[in-house]
Amino acid sequence: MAHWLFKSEPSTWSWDQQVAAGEAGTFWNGVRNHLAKKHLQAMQRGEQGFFYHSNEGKAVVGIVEVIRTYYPDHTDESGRFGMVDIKAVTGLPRPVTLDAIKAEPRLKDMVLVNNARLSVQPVTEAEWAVIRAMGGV
DNA sequence: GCCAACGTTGGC
DNA sequence: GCCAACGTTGGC
Repeated sequence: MAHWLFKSEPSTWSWDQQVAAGEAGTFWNGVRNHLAKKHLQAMQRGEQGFFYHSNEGKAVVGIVEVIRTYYPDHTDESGRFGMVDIKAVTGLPRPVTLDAIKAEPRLKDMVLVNNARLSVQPVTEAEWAVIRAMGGV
Protein backbone atom coordinates (compact mmCIF):
# COMPACT_ATOMS: atom_id res chain seq x y z
CA MET A 1 0.00 0.00 0.00
CA ALA A 2 1.23 3.42 -0.90
CA HIS A 3 1.53 6.28 1.53
CA TRP A 4 0.88 9.97 1.02
CA LEU A 5 1.25 13.42 2.48
CA PHE A 6 -1.57 15.98 2.47
CA LYS A 7 -0.54 19.56 3.00
CA SER A 8 -2.81 22.25 4.36
CA GLU A 9 -2.51 25.68 5.85
CA PRO A 10 -4.15 25.50 9.28
CA SER A 11 -5.88 28.83 8.65
CA THR A 12 -7.65 27.19 5.69
CA TRP A 13 -8.19 23.66 7.00
CA SER A 14 -6.57 22.42 10.19
CA TRP A 15 -5.96 19.06 11.77
CA ASP A 16 -8.45 19.97 14.52
CA GLN A 17 -11.13 20.48 11.88
CA GLN A 18 -10.21 17.18 10.26
CA VAL A 19 -10.54 15.42 13.63
CA ALA A 20 -13.87 17.15 14.23
CA ALA A 21 -15.13 15.76 10.91
CA GLY A 22 -14.82 12.32 12.51
CA GLU A 23 -15.45 8.97 10.85
CA ALA A 24 -17.46 10.51 8.03
CA GLY A 25 -14.36 12.42 6.96
CA THR A 26 -14.29 15.22 4.42
CA PHE A 27 -13.47 15.79 0.79
CA TRP A 28 -9.99 17.09 0.02
CA ASN A 29 -10.78 19.68 -2.61
CA GLY A 30 -8.91 22.53 -4.18
CA VAL A 31 -6.04 20.67 -5.86
CA ARG A 32 -5.26 22.48 -9.13
CA ASN A 33 -1.95 20.94 -10.02
CA HIS A 34 -1.54 18.05 -12.42
CA LEU A 35 1.12 16.19 -10.49
CA ALA A 36 -0.96 16.42 -7.32
CA LYS A 37 -3.96 15.25 -9.34
CA LYS A 38 -2.01 12.23 -10.51
CA HIS A 39 -1.29 11.30 -6.90
CA LEU A 40 -4.95 11.72 -5.95
CA GLN A 41 -5.95 9.41 -8.79
CA ALA A 42 -3.49 6.78 -7.63
CA MET A 43 -4.95 6.59 -4.12
CA GLN A 44 -6.80 3.51 -2.98
CA ARG A 45 -9.35 3.13 -0.22
CA GLY A 46 -7.66 2.32 3.08
CA GLU A 47 -4.33 3.89 2.18
CA GLN A 48 -2.94 6.23 4.78
CA GLY A 49 -1.10 9.51 4.64
CA PHE A 50 0.42 12.21 6.80
CA PHE A 51 -1.42 15.46 7.48
CA TYR A 52 1.04 18.35 7.29
CA HIS A 53 0.51 21.93 8.46
CA SER A 54 2.26 24.39 6.15
CA ASN A 55 3.18 28.00 6.90
CA GLU A 56 1.95 27.97 10.48
CA GLY A 57 3.23 25.07 12.49
CA LYS A 58 5.18 23.51 9.65
CA ALA A 59 4.88 20.00 11.02
CA VAL A 60 3.37 16.61 10.35
CA VAL A 61 0.59 16.53 12.92
CA GLY A 62 -1.55 13.52 12.13
CA ILE A 63 -2.41 10.48 10.06
CA VAL A 64 -5.38 10.27 7.72
CA GLU A 65 -6.94 7.50 5.69
CA VAL A 66 -8.43 7.57 2.20
CA ILE A 67 -12.10 6.59 2.47
CA ARG A 68 -13.25 7.43 -1.05
CA THR A 69 -11.26 7.31 -4.25
CA TYR A 70 -10.95 10.04 -6.88
CA TYR A 71 -14.11 11.78 -8.05
CA PRO A 72 -14.83 15.21 -9.60
CA ASP A 73 -14.14 18.30 -7.51
CA HIS A 74 -17.38 20.29 -7.60
CA THR A 75 -15.46 23.47 -6.76
CA ASP A 76 -13.44 23.22 -9.98
CA GLU A 77 -15.26 25.12 -12.72
CA SER A 78 -12.98 23.79 -15.42
CA GLY A 79 -13.98 20.23 -14.57
CA ARG A 80 -10.42 19.07 -14.93
CA PHE A 81 -9.65 18.26 -11.33
CA GLY A 82 -10.98 15.88 -8.74
CA MET A 83 -10.57 14.97 -5.13
CA VAL A 84 -10.69 12.13 -2.61
CA ASP A 85 -12.31 11.82 0.80
CA ILE A 86 -10.15 11.34 3.87
CA LYS A 87 -10.74 10.89 7.59
CA ALA A 88 -8.50 11.47 10.60
CA VAL A 89 -6.99 8.30 12.05
CA THR A 90 -4.76 9.54 14.84
CA GLY A 91 -2.77 12.57 15.86
CA LEU A 92 0.97 12.36 16.44
CA PRO A 93 1.85 12.50 20.14
CA ARG A 94 4.92 14.46 19.03
CA PRO A 95 4.39 16.50 15.84
CA VAL A 96 7.35 16.11 13.48
CA THR A 97 8.50 19.55 12.43
CA LEU A 98 9.96 20.53 9.08
CA ASP A 99 13.19 21.36 10.89
CA ALA A 100 13.34 17.84 12.33
CA ILE A 101 12.64 16.36 8.91
CA LYS A 102 15.40 18.42 7.32
CA ALA A 103 17.78 17.42 10.09
CA GLU A 104 17.16 13.69 9.54
CA PRO A 105 19.48 12.25 6.86
CA ARG A 106 17.08 9.40 6.05
CA LEU A 107 14.48 11.99 5.01
CA LYS A 108 16.67 14.11 2.78
CA ASP A 109 14.97 12.85 -0.39
CA MET A 110 11.45 13.56 0.81
CA VAL A 111 9.29 15.47 -1.64
CA LEU A 112 8.43 17.82 1.20
CA VAL A 113 12.09 18.85 1.36
CA ASN A 114 12.68 19.04 -2.39
CA ASN A 115 9.35 20.26 -3.73
CA ALA A 116 7.67 21.99 -0.83
CA ARG A 117 4.94 23.49 -2.98
CA LEU A 118 3.40 20.23 -4.13
CA SER A 119 0.19 19.90 -2.12
CA VAL A 120 -0.28 16.13 -2.38
CA GLN A 121 2.87 14.06 -2.20
CA PRO A 122 3.90 10.41 -2.23
CA VAL A 123 5.77 9.13 0.82
CA THR A 124 8.02 6.08 0.62
CA GLU A 125 7.72 3.09 2.94
CA ALA A 126 10.99 4.05 4.66
CA GLU A 127 9.97 7.68 5.13
CA TRP A 128 6.61 6.56 6.48
CA ALA A 129 8.28 4.41 9.13
CA VAL A 130 10.85 7.03 10.13
CA ILE A 131 8.33 9.83 10.61
CA ARG A 132 5.89 7.59 12.47
CA ALA A 133 8.68 6.63 14.85
CA MET A 134 9.73 10.26 15.31
CA GLY A 135 6.11 11.20 15.96
CA GLY A 136 5.64 8.53 18.57
CA VAL A 137 2.96 6.54 16.73
C1' DG B 1 5.08 25.30 -29.55
C1' DC B 2 8.00 28.68 -27.24
C1' DC B 3 8.77 31.65 -23.62
C1' DA B 4 7.99 36.03 -21.05
C1' DA B 5 4.90 37.70 -17.73
C1' DC B 6 2.27 36.90 -14.06
C1' DG B 7 0.15 34.79 -9.85
C1' DT B 8 0.60 31.71 -6.00
C1' DT B 9 2.83 29.12 -2.53
C1' DG B 10 5.37 28.58 1.46
C1' DG B 11 9.78 28.95 3.97
C1' DC B 12 12.32 32.35 6.13
C1' DG C 1 6.34 40.91 4.85
C1' DC C 2 9.70 39.42 1.53
C1' DC C 3 11.07 36.82 -2.15
C1' DA C 4 12.58 32.47 -4.53
C1' DA C 5 10.62 28.71 -6.84
C1' DC C 6 7.35 27.00 -9.52
C1' DG C 7 3.13 26.46 -12.46
C1' DT C 8 0.08 28.62 -15.64
C1' DT C 9 -1.33 31.77 -19.06
C1' DG C 10 -1.39 34.01 -23.32
C1' DG C 11 0.85 36.50 -27.14
C1' DC C 12 3.52 35.56 -30.92
